This record gives sequence, structure tokens and C-alpha cells, in this order.
Amino acid sequence: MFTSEKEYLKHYNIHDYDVPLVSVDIAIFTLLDGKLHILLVERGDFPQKGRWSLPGGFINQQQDKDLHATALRKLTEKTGVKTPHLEQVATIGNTKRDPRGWSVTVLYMGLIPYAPTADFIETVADARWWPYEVAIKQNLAFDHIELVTQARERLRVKSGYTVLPVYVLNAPFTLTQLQQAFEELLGTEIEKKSFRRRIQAADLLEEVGEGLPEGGRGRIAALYRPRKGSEQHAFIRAFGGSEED
Amino acid sequence: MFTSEKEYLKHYNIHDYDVPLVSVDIAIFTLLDGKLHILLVERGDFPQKGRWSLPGGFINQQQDKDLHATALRKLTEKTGVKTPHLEQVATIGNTKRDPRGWSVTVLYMGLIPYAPTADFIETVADARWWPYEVAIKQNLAFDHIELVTQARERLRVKSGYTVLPVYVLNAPFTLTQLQQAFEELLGTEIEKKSFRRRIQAADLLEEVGEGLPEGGRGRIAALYRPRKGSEQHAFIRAFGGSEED
DNA sequence: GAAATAGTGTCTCTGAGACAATATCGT
DNA sequence: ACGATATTGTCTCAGAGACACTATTTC
Repeated sequence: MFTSEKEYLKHYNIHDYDVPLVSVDIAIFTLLDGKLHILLVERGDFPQKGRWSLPGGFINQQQDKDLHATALRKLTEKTGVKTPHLEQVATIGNTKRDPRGWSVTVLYMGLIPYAPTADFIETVADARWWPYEVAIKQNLAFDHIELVTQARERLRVKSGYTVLPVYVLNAPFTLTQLQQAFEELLGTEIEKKSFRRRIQAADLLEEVGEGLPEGGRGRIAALYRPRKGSEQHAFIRAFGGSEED
Repeated sequence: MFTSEKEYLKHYNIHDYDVPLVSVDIAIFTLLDGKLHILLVERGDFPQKGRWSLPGGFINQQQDKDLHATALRKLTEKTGVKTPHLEQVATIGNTKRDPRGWSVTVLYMGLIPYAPTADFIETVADARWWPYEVAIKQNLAFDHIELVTQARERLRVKSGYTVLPVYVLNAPFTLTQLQQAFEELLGTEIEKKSFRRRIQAADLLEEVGEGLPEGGRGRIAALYRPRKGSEQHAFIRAFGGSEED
């Protein structure tokens, strides 16, 4: 049919093809009053207008150089928050998830220290932090309940062998605060000595002075902030004892 | 603009939007003569005609109910092999990876016991197993060299805390064969006793008789096959001692 | 019996889990 | 001194790593 690559590309037109919708959705978590929260937006337009959903949207071929850029842009436009950690979780694509037809979404998971959402937000009626347990009982748009639980699961598992939970805290923080963040994100308690031993042996934090302890009373606590690159450290042994299945 | 969901959907037309290309690519690995191999196809059509690439292609909105189905269909069409393990690795999307423009690909990784490729193959000039080390020195199509290394890395890491390597062997197999598969997929040696202790304690295999040992000479070896569901078992401690970074 | 392969015994070392003890702060 | 919180000591236990040893097969 075509005789050269150049010839082929000249005649290529994506609209000759039957392409699915592609979107990016972002599950952003934080810790507020010691509890896991997730950021949801109320949809301002059809479809599913008025329902709560994950922030997200379509790729802008002019503005976005890659998928990660799309995720960051959508997050800023819709919520005004900036995340220090954003990772891809999975891509879900099927015929049923969107009434408009075959639809593919790339799901991201992000973590951030608590920050209020911006006053001005585009194309959404509202952007709000929800306690996780409350959020999953809402009637979310599309298949977002599954996306939310999938992102939550990634967060839980990865909190067991990395120091991801540092990203829901504002530095500097005490080891007790960090342990509480781990426990909330893991959904289980950690033995204090085990926790401190692991964190300190890994040398992923640097001490930056001392400060008030957790409850305002008691012995002065050492304050820490994450070292550069601590994000990608993986322990060979996971917290929690019971094996994953 | 619209007053109801129904109204909105009636006027919705995906071709009004600027959508990217979406494809699925599959990195299938096997073990042949004790060495890791990967399945590549020679592209029969433009673009990049004549270059070797991962098997893959576009979603067929009529035939495929989800992305996983697309991956399975493409694999069968292009190579004739059926895989007992197929998992999603990541989704790569950017402006540069395809000369046709903004392009998104969902990368899958699969494992299979060695089987020849089918004689009849659609839209590809050839489908062949390549030794991994040779494959990555080829000038692969698009950004497939990065996809291949990303899938390889997933395989390596996951071989450290699961029993994934069982899927490159034909059951029944001996523990020695399994250990050799682990070592090749991990890219490192494992101490025999540690290996056997772990595998046997986890109770993921069932014994199915005895058979000739590895080299045809020597003591008769016990033969095993994976138990149902062993696939999703994860050890809390990874093989290899050195921590991931 | 020798070579080859399968399988075991056992010591050491690392790091998690449990829990008690000590240290330092405000009042 | 007391209550609260931070920090450390130390014992136990699971499981990886190392390496030597025993067992069973073919030739």
C-alpha cells in the first residue's frame, strides 16, 4: 500500500481509527487529624454531573509532554494542590466504565502533607478532602470506587517496605508522628522499637534539631526530615509479619 | 449547555476531541536452554516496517471487553503462543515515542514455558524467540528497548518475593530446575538450602512423583507442580540480601 | 568405586516482635 | 514528685546465608 515510512505518515489520520477515550485520574491522599483523607471533586459538567469523583481528565496534546505532566496539570487545575509524590498505579480500560463507550484511564496515586484546596477551581463545583472511610461509602462517579480502593491498596502495601508515609507529613517531624503516619497508612500498629530501629538503621532521615513532643507535654523529641532520594529505598523485609496474598 | 445526562450523551462524539493513539504491547519471556528469551516480531507494516518490536497493537472495540483481552488477542494473533501469566507493568504516554504523534501504550509482561511460535502469523513478517541479551542490542522499533528493560526489571524484582519463575517451566519440574529458573530470572545465584527451605516452607508446590535428575545422571529427584493460587503468594522477605534502590 | 546430582544438618547473622527500663520534659 | 512523652536495652524468634555432609543414582 505505502512504499515508504514518509509516505505512510503523510496519509495517516487518527480519525480513521476507532480509538477509545483516554483519561488520567489521580487519587491523592493526606493525613488530617491523624486520619487518612482523600481528595475528591464534585463534577461540574456532564457526564455524571454533580457526583463526586477523583480529580482527572483528558490529555492535552499541546500542553502535556507525557502522562505524568497530564496528571500534575489536572491536579493543579482542579484542586490547587501540589504533590511531592505521584506514582502510576495501573491502567483500567474496558467497555463498561464510561457511558460514552470504550474508555481507558491511567490511575495515579499521590501523597501530600495536608493543605487546603484552592478557592478557585476550574470545571469542578467543589474540591474537598474526605475521610477515606467516608469517601468509599459515597456513590462515586463511574468506576471510581474501584480506582480509589486500588490506589489505597497500593499505598498500604508500599507503606510496608518503603518510607512513603513521610510524604503525608510536613517536615520536620518527630519519629512518633512518623510512626503514627505509618500506622494509619498501613492500617495496623507497629511495635515502637522495631519501627525506630528500622528507620534509623536505614539512615533515610536527617536530624534537624529538637522540638515539642506529640502532645505538647513530655520529653523533647528529635526532629527529622527525609533525606534526598529516600523515596526509592525499599526494605527487603516488609512490616506487618503476615504475608501478602 | 446540556440539560441532562441523556442529552449530553446523545451529542457526544469522540471525534470532536483530540485523542491520542492507544496501544498494548506485550513482553513475553521464557527460558530456553537455561537462558532468558523474549518474543519479538518483525513489523510487516508501516510505521517502522522491518524492525523488530514487541508484539502488540490496538484495541478492537468490538472484540475486546477490556485491556487484558486486547493483550491476549494480540499475542495469539501475532505469535500463536498462550501465556499462563500476564500482568500489567506500566503505561507509557508521551509526544515522542511514536512518529504519528501523542501515543500511549499499556505494557504487559508475560511468562510462558518454551513453545515454538506458530507458523501462521498475521501482519507480522516473523515472530521469534531472542536471547534477552541479544534482543536488547537490536535496534528495536519505537521506544521498545525501554519497554523491554522495564518489563525485565519487573520480572527481576518480582522473582525475588514471589514464585513467578514457575511459569517459565513445564510442570512437573525438579527443585533444581526451579532454582535455575529463579537464578536466571533474578540474575543472581541463590544458596541451595535457602532456596529449598523457602519453597518447601511456603507449601506452594505439590509433589507429583519422581523423575530423572537434571543431567540424566545422579540421584532420582522429586517432581513438583505449582499448587492452585500459588501465583499470588508474596514472601515478606525478598531474596538477594541487597536492598532495592 | 567414581562422578554426578539430590537432599539434609547446623551454625551464624540480621532484623522483627515483645516488653521492660530509663531519660527528660512541664507542672 | 508525678504524669506524659521520648528513647534505649535486651531477649526471643523466624528465616536467609554459608558450607559441609549424606543419599542415591549411572557408569
